[in-house]
Amino acid sequence: MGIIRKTKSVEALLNEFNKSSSAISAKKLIQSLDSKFNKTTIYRVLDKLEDDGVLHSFLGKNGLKWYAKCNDCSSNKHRDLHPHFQCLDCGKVDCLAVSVSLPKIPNRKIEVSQLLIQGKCETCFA
Amino acid sequence: MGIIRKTKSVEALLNEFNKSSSAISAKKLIQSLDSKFNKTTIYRVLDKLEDDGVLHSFLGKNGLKWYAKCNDCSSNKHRDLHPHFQCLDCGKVDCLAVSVSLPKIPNRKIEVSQLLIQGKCETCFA
DNA sequence: TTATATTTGCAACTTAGTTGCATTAAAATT
DNA sequence: AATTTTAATGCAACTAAGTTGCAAATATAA
Ligand SMILES: [Mn+2]
Ligand SMILES: [Mn+2]
Ligand SMILES: [Zn+2]
Ligand SMILES: [Zn+2]
Repeated sequence: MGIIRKTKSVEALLNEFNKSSSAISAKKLIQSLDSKFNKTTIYRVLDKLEDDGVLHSFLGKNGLKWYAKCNDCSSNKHRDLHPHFQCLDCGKVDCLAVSVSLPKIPNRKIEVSQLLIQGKCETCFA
Repeated sequence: MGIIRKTKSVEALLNEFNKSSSAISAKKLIQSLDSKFNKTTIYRVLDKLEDDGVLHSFLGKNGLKWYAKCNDCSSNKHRDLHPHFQCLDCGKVDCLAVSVSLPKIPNRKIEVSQLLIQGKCETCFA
C-alpha cells in the first residue's frame, strides 16, 4: 500500500530525487536526512513511493539498495526494465534509457531481469 | 591469494560443487556443512577458490552471494561474463552459457556487467 | 621428527535493513 | 474550532550476511 498523507518526510524525499537525475542509495538518503528523519521512516517512505510507481528500486554494487525516479509508472503498472550503470570510481549510478535484448532461454519463463553495468562514468572516464 | 593446502574444507566444498551443476549460495553451503566447518572457514575457502579461477561468484535475489564452477578460468584470467537465471519458485540458480550483447553507452568505459534473469525454471514451469 | 607457515574455530564485530509498539500528527468528521 | 479517526513517526531492539583478530591446530617442508 502506498502513500496516503503528504508528510514532511515524503516531501523531503521527493525533493532529493528532484535535485538530481541520478539514482540515490538508501544509505545515502539516510545520511543526508539523518538530522531530520529516522532511518526507519526513510525506508518506509521509499517503499511506499515504489508501490505508487513514483520510484523504482534495484540492487547496486555489494547488494546495496538504490532508488530512482520512474518515468511512466503507476501503482498498477511498473515498467522500469532498463539497465543501470554504476561508476566504479565515483560511485554514481544512472538509469540507462535503453532496452536490453535478453538471450533466448528454452523451457523457462522470464518474469524480471536486472542488468547492472559497471565501469567509468562520463566524468571519471575523461 | 589462492589455495595452498589441500585441506578437509577445500575437499568438502569442491565435492559440493561436483554434486550438482547449479550454483550454490554461501548461505546454503554454510547450512550444509555446518556440523563440519565454521562459517568463517567456508567464506575464506570460497574466496580463495574464486581467486584461483575454480569458482566464480555473483549476487542473486536480495543481494545474497552465490558461487558456481568456472569453466575455463585460472587465477590470471577470469572470464565468467555470462548471465544467471534464478527460479522465483524453487530458488535454484543456474549459469546461462550464452553471451549477452550489451547496449551501446557513449562516453563510458564498461568494465564488468552482471545480468540476473528471474522467473520459473524448467521444473517449476512445466 | 622438528620447524615453518597456512588454515581453522571461535567470539566479537559490522552494517543494511526490519519489526513492534507507544506516541505524534495528518486529515476527516462533527 | 474542537474532536475523532487512522496513518505516519521515532525509538530501541532485532535480524542476518558477511568480516576481523587472534590463539590453537594442522598440513607441508626441512
Ligand atoms: Mn532505473
Ligand atoms: Mn555463472
Ligand atoms: Zn564516476
Ligand atoms: Zn524452479
